[in-house]
Amino acid sequence: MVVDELREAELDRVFRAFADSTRRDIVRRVTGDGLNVSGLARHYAMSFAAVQKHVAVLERACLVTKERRGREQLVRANRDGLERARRLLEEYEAIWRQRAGRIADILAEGTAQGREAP
Amino acid sequence: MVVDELREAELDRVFRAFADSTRRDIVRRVTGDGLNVSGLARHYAMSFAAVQKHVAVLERACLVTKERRGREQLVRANRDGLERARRLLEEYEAIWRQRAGRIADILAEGTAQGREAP
DNA sequence: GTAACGTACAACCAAATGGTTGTAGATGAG
DNA sequence: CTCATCTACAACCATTTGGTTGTACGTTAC
Repeated sequence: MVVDELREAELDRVFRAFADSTRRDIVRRVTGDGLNVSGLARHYAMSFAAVQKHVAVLERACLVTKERRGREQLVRANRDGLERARRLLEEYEAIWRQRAGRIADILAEGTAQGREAP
Repeated sequence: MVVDELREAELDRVFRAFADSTRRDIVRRVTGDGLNVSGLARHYAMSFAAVQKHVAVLERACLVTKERRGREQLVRANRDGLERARRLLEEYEAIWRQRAGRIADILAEGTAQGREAP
């Protein structure tokens, strides 16, 4: 199986973006109606610039989008990003199930043919 | 809603652990049979110590477990960790669906009562 | 017993991260 | 027009991260 570098880098960005409680909170806050950056910044005990950076990280990971609204910038959650991340984790669980299943099969075979104690 | 600091820190660790392609690969490799640390290290173009550190990060995030086997240390994937992370993402999607649904309702109301163009 | 193996851990380094302040450019309100 | 607001971005700083090498210690094989 060839490693898909692009996809890997994308996943790095998505998980990294989620690895910060402020950013997770931002995603929650901008889900639905959306908010401008200042509106977001008011909720956190940090500078406007810091919030701006967090939004930039989320944007690079395609978890939110920014849209100009006059002098404001409307930040909104991007559902596709969330879904992609979730699917990846489901994939890992699928691998787990598959391998765990294979082992169960092997054990079952062994039992059926009395190989567990030669 | 009170912020659950413990849980937040836990999520930080889980997502951070996943935010590295080597670590994601390690999780795949130790799903099922498990592998000792040297066995893992052979697959990567980096030092044994580096792989050891990656395993430590995964262990702190409860995504893998280590188990002594004589002089070796068997690394195995911990399904619970994976499942927890996936559920969290599903939760975010649920928030999305809920709010998106509410908006859809509001829009529907508006249309029904002719509020969209006063 | 000794040599080879598998692991643990410390010390170090470059680069990335998460925060700050400060400056400057657009846009909207009065 | 002028002023307040919203945003963008650079420069800086402390800490964390992801990697290295080197050393030490328990276990297994011969």
